[in-house]
Amino acid sequence: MPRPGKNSYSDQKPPYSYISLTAMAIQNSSEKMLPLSDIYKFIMDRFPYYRENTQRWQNSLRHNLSFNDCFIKIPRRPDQPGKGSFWALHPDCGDMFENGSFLRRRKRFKVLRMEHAACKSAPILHPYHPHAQHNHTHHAHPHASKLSMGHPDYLGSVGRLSHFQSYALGGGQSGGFKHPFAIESLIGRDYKGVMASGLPIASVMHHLGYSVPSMVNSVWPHVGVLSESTPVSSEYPPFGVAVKGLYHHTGSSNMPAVPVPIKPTPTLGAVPSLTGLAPGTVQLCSRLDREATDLMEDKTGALHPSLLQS
DNA sequence: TGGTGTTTACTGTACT
DNA sequence: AGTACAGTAAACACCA
Repeated sequence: MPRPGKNSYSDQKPPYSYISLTAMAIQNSSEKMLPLSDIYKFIMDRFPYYRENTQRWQNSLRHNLSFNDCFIKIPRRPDQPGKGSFWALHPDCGDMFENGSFLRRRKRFKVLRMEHAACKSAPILHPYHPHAQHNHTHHAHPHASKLSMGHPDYLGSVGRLSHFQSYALGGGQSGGFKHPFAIESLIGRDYKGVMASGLPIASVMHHLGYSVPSMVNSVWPHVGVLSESTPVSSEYPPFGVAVKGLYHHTGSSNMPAVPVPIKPTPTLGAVPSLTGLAPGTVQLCSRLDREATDLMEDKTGALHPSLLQS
């Protein structure tokens, strides 16, 4: 992939996919979520290329938001009138980018949605699931990846957006973010501190109108606090991706992979509870926080100076 | 009515 | 060559 000159993004297409661009925009926001219009605005502000043909790329971007499970829709609070919902990054989407390339992901991030009745034999419990409190078993379905949302086999059998949805990971992303080329490598770097405070997921919770006690880490004690011993490389591949281990879990390594998509369902609504915060939720939001700063600081020399405007 | 969101279909490209 | 992903177009529904 050609590396554009440092000042070459003015009018040519940036070397980022729509997914990357959208993730940047979301992560650059203080609340880690943005309405569609603000995502448009972020992209147009920073990449002049996208100030033209808006119909085309905005349609593509909307397609990506809906199609890719790495983006989750967060409904507006009643006191925040406006068009459309907020969009945020899925807690466990941090593993999808190919090494050094933000034009192409390593793999598509998918969230498994299983019909409640169809997964009784191997329940994957969604924290908002009405029956979740009755069953504390969190087993990934052996065929979880095959049953991931959008997979023809799955669509053919149970359909999409059922009223009782459970979630599990497809793509073997359980347990956190082990890859240095994660999406947060694009937009975040040092997550310590932020993680300890439980932000910014707390801001999301606050946005939704819930009180956010400072107990996120006590609820999820295994949620990683960036280890001091985490190896950090000083090498950077093209496009400003820091080659380094981001962190590892300090607690149990066999925690269940139960992401917490906030994608609402018609019956369950989109009401997350604090206990519904999966480890990845805190991890991702926290880790993404600082990397946005990294991005804007252009420490790698790969980003256009216009990115510094934020 | 326009913006938003979902879905399907298709093409091009990169990877295995 | 087959597969997966990205990009684009388009149709349609919903809603402020």
